Amino acid sequence: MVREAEATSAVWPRWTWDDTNRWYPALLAAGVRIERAYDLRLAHRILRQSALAAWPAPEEEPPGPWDGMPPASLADDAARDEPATLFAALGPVEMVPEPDPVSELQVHSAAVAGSSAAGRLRLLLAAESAGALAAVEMYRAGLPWRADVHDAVLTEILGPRPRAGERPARLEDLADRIRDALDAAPDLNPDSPGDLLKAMDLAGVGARNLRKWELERLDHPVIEPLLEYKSLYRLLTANGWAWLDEWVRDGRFRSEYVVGGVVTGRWASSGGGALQLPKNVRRAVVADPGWTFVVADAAQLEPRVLAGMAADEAMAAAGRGADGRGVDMYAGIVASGVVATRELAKVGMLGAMYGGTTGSSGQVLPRLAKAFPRSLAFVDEAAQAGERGEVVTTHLGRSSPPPGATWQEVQAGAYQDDAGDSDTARARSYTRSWGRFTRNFVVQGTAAEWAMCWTASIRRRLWALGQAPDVPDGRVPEPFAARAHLVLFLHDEVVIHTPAAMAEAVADEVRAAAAEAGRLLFGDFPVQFPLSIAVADCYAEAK
DNA sequence: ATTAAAAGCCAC
DNA sequence: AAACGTGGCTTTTAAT
Repeated sequence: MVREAEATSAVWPRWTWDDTNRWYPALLAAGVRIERAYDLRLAHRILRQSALAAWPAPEEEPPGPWDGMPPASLADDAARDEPATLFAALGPVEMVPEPDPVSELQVHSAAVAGSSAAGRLRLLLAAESAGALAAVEMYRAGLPWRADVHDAVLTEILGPRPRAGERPARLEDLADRIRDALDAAPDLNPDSPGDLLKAMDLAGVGARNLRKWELERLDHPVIEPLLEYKSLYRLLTANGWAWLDEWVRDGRFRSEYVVGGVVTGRWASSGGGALQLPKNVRRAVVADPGWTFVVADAAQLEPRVLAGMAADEAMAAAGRGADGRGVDMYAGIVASGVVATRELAKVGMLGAMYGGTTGSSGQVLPRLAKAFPRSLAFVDEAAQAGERGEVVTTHLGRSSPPPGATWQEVQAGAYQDDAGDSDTARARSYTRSWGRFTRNFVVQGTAAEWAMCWTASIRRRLWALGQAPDVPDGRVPEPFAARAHLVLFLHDEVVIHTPAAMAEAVADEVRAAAAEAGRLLFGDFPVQFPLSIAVADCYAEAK
């Protein structure tokens, strides 16, 4: 039925369901790809929280089955049924009504229709739902992963794979050098922070902790082998052979994306750490024979998004360049004489968006504030709202959570009659910290919205490109077997696995999608979103 | 014995 | 440049 409707409708249906993760995998497995969907679970979370939505008051609409509903797991079909069994075993629980999708959709429609920003909310909900489709599709396709290349990388850096419970040769050598430099016992275990710190103290190294940037400042023979050890140890434990065994099957790495999993609306991932693949293992990401990758990332996405939200003509112009095409925004800031170097422009803008006040970032802030008063005022207002305990909202309408109970208690504590200096200092610190959060929330959250619109547009355009005439290998599953498809999404970057002959066409669509996302969020406002795009058979070569 | 927290580093 | 935003994940160590 779904296949039929998708194939024959003049206008694509918007399939509405409780959870994309629950329904879409089976459709894909049957070779059916969906153009449009509406994910009630995701939409509920946005609307319930949004300051822009006309959501019913809590007394009319008490928390129900849609609140806190977790997404179905893509990895484990059986796990879906377990929570209910578990609750039953624990004894009587509060009765919650069964979720009714039809009445829930009606509540959503009213909440959007009654909003003064209905268009933006509709866009946000559509983009979030399209993101959910893309996330399930990426899980199905998987990220092409050459286990043999990964193993070669590990062997090159760590030495051959050791027997279980043993250190690789390179790590064992470094452990010996660390013990020598500290004049420590031969059984000192560098993996034990407590023992190591004690031995370092005895040797007079003078380290307060084992953080990399802390160690880098010290001058002692142990520092060099220790930093090297930590670096290799990290590779071994986070992305070593055990990771390979657990997460790579049949030439694909599959990690679940958790759409809206971050408070700002960014995606999170679950299993294998897809959003933190270190640079050195990206060599294992190799396209299938006859296929290649198109790797695209949005240049200086967050400051551009800020320029759009704040309607800051000057900042938008700094990212536009003389011929009207996008240029490096930090270079543009230097060219307009605001600061001396690109590095200063970058740390200054990051500081403005993250709430940094110290060092060179803090020093250039006044100059940026003078050159781009609208953008700087915009993030400052978001910070001040947060410090007052208020909620802030992204461009399309995702609102920040209100500060929690601890925050309230700490603030109240500072106003007690017997409040001491430490109470007020603590309250001030909490206040500032929440202000940094809301300051960043509006920018990071709106950047996530741009990225979802971009991704949604990309997946639609890739499908419209159709099938490649002949594709040599059969390792890509249906319905993508002969089609360009998304395989990785990293906040402001996408990787597309495509039949090699289509790569240029794909790159054009990805650029067009970025322009479309900019228009969807900011209309005619002249902020541009240039991409850096590379076509390469290996992800590591695409930078 | 199991769970939670802390420390640390990776990504954006 | 400095240690300021959002996370996931692994290991060690402390707590229950």
